[in-house]
Amino acid sequence: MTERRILVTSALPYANGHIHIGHLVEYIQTDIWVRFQKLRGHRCVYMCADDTHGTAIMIRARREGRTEEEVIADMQKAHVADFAKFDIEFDNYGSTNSDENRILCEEFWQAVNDAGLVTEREIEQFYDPDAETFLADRFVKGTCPNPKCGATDQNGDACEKCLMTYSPEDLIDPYSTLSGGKPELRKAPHKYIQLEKLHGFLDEWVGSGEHLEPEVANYLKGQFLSDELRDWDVTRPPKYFGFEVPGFPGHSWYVWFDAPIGYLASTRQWCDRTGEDFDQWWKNPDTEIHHFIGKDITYFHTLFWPGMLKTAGYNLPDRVHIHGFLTVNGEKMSKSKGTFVMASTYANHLPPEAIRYYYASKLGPGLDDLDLEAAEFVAKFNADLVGKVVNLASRSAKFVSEQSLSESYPDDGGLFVAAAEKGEVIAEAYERGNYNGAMREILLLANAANEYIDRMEPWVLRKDPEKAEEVREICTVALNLFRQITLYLSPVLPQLAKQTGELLNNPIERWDQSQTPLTGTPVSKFQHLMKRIDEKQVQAMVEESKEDNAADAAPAGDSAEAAAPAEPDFHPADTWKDSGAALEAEPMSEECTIDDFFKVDLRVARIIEATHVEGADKLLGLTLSLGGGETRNVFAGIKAAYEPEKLVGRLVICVANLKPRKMKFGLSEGMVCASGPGKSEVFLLSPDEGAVPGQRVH
RNA sequence: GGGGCCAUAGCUCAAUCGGUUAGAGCAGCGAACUCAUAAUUCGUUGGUUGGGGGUUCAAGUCCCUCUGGCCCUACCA
Repeated sequence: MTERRILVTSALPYANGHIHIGHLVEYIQTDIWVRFQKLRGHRCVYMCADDTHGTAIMIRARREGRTEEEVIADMQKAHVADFAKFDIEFDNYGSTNSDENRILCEEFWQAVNDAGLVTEREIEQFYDPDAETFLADRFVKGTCPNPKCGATDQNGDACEKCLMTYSPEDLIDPYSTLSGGKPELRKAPHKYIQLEKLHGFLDEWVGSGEHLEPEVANYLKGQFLSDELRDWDVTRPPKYFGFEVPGFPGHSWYVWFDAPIGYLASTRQWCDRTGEDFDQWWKNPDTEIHHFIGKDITYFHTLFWPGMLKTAGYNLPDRVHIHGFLTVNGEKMSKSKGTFVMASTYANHLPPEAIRYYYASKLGPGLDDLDLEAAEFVAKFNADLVGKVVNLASRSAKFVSEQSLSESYPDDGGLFVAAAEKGEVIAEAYERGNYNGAMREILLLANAANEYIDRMEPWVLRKDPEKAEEVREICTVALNLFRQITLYLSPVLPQLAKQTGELLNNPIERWDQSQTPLTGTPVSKFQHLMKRIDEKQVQAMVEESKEDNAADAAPAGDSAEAAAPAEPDFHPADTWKDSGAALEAEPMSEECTIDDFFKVDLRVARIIEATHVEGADKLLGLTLSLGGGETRNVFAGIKAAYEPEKLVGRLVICVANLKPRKMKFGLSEGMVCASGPGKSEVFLLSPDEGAVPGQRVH
């Protein structure tokens, strides 16, 4: 195998927020790939950095009364600490707000200017005089200009109510979300990169079939390359937290200009620290560049970024690995449901191995979204890793504990050799990002190993002192198969690999160790390698996330405001602003399917008789007609709220197929639908004019 | 409005270039075992591959169409 030189990056996390479990999909995915390449003996480095520039950071710093530098320094510390908790190991973790990055930005800028790609235009945009900054569309809100709509608090680009699109300048009574003040229109010059001039190159790069999954290439061809590429606005007028553009005083590069250059800047930092040659990594065609990103930033990494690299004379990405989003229980992560889980919150409750393995077992090469489901998460970890893999050591190591493995590898019926041969299939799956396939293959090996132990029954042989050597041989096989499996899993589970190395007194360092059995080494005293997890831990994590998010929801930085109860967030069209008390008193049930709903047969019914029930405090006896002579006798707990005589003749909604229930006063054959907390506060449902008894409610 | 992707067992996913009877795991059911963290092993139930049409000797796979879902865009990129 020839040694490859590979430089890998993950997208740079933004310095305005903490790492959450959605981010982790990407960093874990990348870390696994990097560990895999290193294990294979390739020269591979993993570069990342914090993305620090932009309006959001500037505003936050002001709000907190600190400098931007203080804000981003704190956040970087937090990010680095979070990643470490999950065994995500960077070769260098830098910052886009570094000298290295500024120098490289200037170099790229020179290159795009020299190539004649830069043009300048003046544009008119809203400006917030209080915040002293221009406002991107998302920082302007106002009243929808559609005369038929007029919804308030709409975003600068489109109305959520009537779906009309417009420019921020069209809004009636616009206001800045930064200061709340009224913005004014101002003109400012912007520099643009004419990407269209690189159209031919990009067609070729995207179309080559080597750098992108076909579905991504199709998307780019359909969405962008089929048309003229628009100029890219890469500078921002003051004030903006970023690097000043040479020859353009006061103006900064847009955050998306300097962010990807941060990949190089981080590499530069690493080279300066380690004495590596920067050009060997970024200007050597033999070096492979691999970017891992989420599908939301595809555009930047597949059109703009290759264009920049090409123009500046650097290596182009060999592959852009694009993943989907994380959903939790099939939905977007939700703060109110507690499924928006910060990495640090996760780490308070659950082991990093669990989420590393879970993501690995779900990730494929494509950009499908990945769903995290509590029960499946717990089951996979316990069943696959504890039950199948770790169990191999657990059921064999103690028989040879503090002895050593056999001096020569015994006959195992070809198991070790078969698993060694599987190594290439597994490696190929890792290489392609098909971790899900790799995990499946590895688990099959664990299955075979468990079968072997079952078949050999060392616990039976052990009772016969004369068969001690045989037991030792069986355990030598079992532990070798176990070691082989943990080696294959080691990119995903570095801790387990390390523990296995300690158990067998031979560290796992190279992939090819999977090809040769280990013999003669001492076996350490066995100790638990992994602890089972419980769904309760997941629930506790969700609860803590709810609390975190409730705390976050209060305005930060001002303790007086923070103490006040949070304002409910009403829909713009909601002029009634009803209290949330009822919903809070009786929270929403879990989701049901349409089939679940159809089990309940709701019908319009007419009350044809209503009587007091002798001896009942709360009940009225109702006779309901479904029409055509079909009737139901129903006892309803509505006596405190309704007088029987006033009910006769009116239409209600009843559950017509409810299993009849025997009561003290007779048989109740259904129920009538009503809302309210009870007692006198009961409100019967009735259909609108025109409904007739017997109609089903859909 | 324009564009991309997806739909396979109750759930999560496989199925090479179009090629035998569409396979695993989990869950379910039935056994065995008792070394192991209530772990393991064996057997078994479960499918009109979202609907319809077409191409082909052959379609989960290719083409058309409908339905449902996700995402990107909508004259910012």
